[in-house]
Amino acid sequence: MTSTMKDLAQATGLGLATISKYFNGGTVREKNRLLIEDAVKRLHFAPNEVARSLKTRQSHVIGVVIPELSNAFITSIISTMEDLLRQRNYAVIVCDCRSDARQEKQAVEFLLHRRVDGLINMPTDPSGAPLRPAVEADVPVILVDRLIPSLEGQVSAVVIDNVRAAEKATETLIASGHRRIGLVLGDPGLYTTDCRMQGYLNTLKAAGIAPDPRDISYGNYTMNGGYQAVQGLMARKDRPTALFITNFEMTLGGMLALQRSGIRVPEDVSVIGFDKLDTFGDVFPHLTLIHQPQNIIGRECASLMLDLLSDSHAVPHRVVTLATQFTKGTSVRSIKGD
Amino acid sequence: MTSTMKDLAQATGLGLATISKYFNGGTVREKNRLLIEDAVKRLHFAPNEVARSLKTRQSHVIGVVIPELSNAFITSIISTMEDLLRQRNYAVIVCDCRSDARQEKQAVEFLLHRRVDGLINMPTDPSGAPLRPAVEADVPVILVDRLIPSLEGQVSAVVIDNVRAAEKATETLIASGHRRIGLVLGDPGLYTTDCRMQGYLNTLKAAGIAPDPRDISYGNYTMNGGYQAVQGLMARKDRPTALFITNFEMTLGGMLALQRSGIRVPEDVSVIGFDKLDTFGDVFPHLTLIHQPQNIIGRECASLMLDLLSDSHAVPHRVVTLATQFTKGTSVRSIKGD
DNA sequence: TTGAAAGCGCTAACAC
DNA sequence: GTGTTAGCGCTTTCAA
Repeated sequence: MTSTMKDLAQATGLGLATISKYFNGGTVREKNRLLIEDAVKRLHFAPNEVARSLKTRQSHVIGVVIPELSNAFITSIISTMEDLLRQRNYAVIVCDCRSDARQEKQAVEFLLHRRVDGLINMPTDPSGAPLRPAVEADVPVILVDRLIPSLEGQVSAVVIDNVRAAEKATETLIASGHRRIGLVLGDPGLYTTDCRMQGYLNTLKAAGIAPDPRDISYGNYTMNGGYQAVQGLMARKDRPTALFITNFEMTLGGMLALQRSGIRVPEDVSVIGFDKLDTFGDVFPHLTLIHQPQNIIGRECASLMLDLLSDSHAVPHRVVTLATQFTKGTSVRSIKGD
Repeated sequence: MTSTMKDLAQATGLGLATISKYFNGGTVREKNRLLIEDAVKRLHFAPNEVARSLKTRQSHVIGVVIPELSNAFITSIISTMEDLLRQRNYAVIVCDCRSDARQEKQAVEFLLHRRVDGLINMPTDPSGAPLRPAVEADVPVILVDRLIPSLEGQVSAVVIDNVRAAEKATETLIASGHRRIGLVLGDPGLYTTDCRMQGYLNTLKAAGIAPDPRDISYGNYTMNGGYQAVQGLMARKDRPTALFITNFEMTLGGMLALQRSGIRVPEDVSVIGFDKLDTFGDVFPHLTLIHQPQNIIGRECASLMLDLLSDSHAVPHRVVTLATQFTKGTSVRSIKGD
């Protein structure tokens, strides 16, 4: 069925090497070029990437290991990354490890066996153990969204400035006179959770406000979790006058909880939410938001990977820290007493 | 760096073929097995899947082409599919074609060049043109979620019974006395849109209710779209007494619109929504729902593909139609007059 | 510029 | 059971 370069050589009367050169950007006599192009059409030839991979020792495949495919933030990043990579003829194999460190390890091994040229990983295991074999095999690794201290200098990374983002949100709230700020976080122990909490605490401290543990709630980065967390925070008598919710799903859930309890934003409580995602659109157009530029993160990953691939040893590993964006809405009300 | 079977042969003093057989489930003398296993450890050997692919003419890669990675319904399916496939040592290359037929065509070609063993496609182009090359190359194709009439018999498919699902929802509403039922659909012309509308119309007709075009609204399958559609439907004086919203994002948006306008469910309007998705959890626990079993769809795709792969010519192409599930909540109120 | 030939790492006859 | 050998389809010296 499928024809090979050998067939092309035969059909054109040219040598195998000439055909190969034609496909790899070498100079071929005009006459022969035409000859080849004609034969390609007639024989429906398409180069066999597998054979090429074997020979060049480059699979032109990038492995992507993530904790959860069903997460809009993640897919949003992968989507632009995949697009860019594919344009450069790199395929992306995605492995969803369901936030399980063992599965993550297996996924990396699976990909290594397939001789991926590079690995992009939003890590589940904070120890970095699953990535060890990749580092040893000298396969370039890019961490996304979460850093792994023990791998410093051995891998690249693309993250956002979580601490600064949380500081910004908290500062904004404090500047509006709020002193009791509810914080809704993801799971404790997660890199982003810790950073965002840190930013919150930094700012509170700087403002001379003693943090109240009851104002901090964990919503598991899910819509349901956000719903419950906000409900819990707002059920108290001395409830916060403002909320900072630190991811998209939880923001959605939190807003829903507020609406359902008849708590108005910003009249009854000020809110700063997190992230914007295309499929969900602007259902809360008035919301003040911190958001991560998913497309830039994706683009950065892709180009960083392409860089590393072009010259793995010349390019030192680096950590790209991206700023978050701030969208001012009308969900924060000033309660400054004066 | 990486060692080869040749290295193993050398290290063990065995022949290449024995090593190969060991890895392919052949019988090897106990003593030699140990010898090999020891060498594998020492040399960190892992079979080169690329070379294997070249030889066996099986890439052990499945290509997946979808209209949008940032869609929770789609990723939910892919997630279970990928899991199952990877367990069987198949890798999944995902291509997001951004609902663009030209990109879809390119994606299929891209995958074909990489010699994927099979293709799973949630088609954007209803003509089936992008898949033609795959069919001609005898690469098994599975359509998901949407059928393509012109490809009948040449490809397999996994879909849900959209017509029946919409009938069920509409019937439920009618049985509760509703005669004015707002319908929120995806883009016109999409397979699922058409089917769901058909089910709605069938049921209305059977009940002797003349459909009112003003009760049908298109929400683009997005949260924003659902928000606006519901808002539009409910803004009318003679607004519907019930709504059937036909996907997850739109249901979310629609519910939000209702909450924000202070329209109570089910007191002021009855609602049947669509789909459940894990990351979003049960934020509307009281909602009556039609939902598609994403995990079953994914599993069905994976096993169908494995079937086709095991014996491509013996297994005829087939269309698997899955029933949707119905979750009765309390969002439908009976307004039967008596 | 072109062609002949070697070989990437593996599998599968085939003979032992 | 095991080893020898011939490719899979391609790239890449090296000579012409």
